[in-house]
Amino acid sequence: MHFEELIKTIKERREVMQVTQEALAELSRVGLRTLKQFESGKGNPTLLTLQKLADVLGMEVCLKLKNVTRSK
Amino acid sequence: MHFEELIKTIKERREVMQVTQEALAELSRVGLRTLKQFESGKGNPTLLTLQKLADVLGMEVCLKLKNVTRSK
DNA sequence: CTTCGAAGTGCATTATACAGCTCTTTTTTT
DNA sequence: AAAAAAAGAGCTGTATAATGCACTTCGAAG
Repeated sequence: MHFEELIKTIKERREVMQVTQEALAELSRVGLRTLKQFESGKGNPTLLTLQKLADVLGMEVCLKLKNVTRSK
Repeated sequence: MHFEELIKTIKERREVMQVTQEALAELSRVGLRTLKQFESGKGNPTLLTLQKLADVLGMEVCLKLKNVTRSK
């Protein structure tokens, strides 16, 4: 998942859950400004910020192997 | 995956691939100091840094739903 | 014990993420 | 269309991530 996908995933998940940026910001204890920047594609969140958001959205950050089948 | 797990995953993957911190730092274009801090559990890497490292290690950062079955 | 490679740490600098406040723009609701 | 809500953006401190350099620590090999 590259950058844009991760952002999109967070944003879509938030919308599916019908939570506003403001509510998510409060619940995750991430500044509203930070969340706004993140969702609008600006900035480069820290892992901690990403985890705080993901957590509230019932998601988790993970690392998985690419090319399970073959390179390319 | 919480913080420590992510770190552990990166570190173990690097070791399995028999790459030194120095080599990984160069390949991923992440400062050696940054990688060292990260692997020794200090700091809070940005998504970009994490992605650069994961990429070289043939991994990718992703977000997945927790509790697919049920809460807890 | 000495040497060497890899990993970890202290210090300093630069860049930028985080955050709040205010205002504008966009979207939704009535 | 007007009002209200939500999202986006400018300005601005403060905190800290990213980085380089030099030194220390650790483990393996001689």
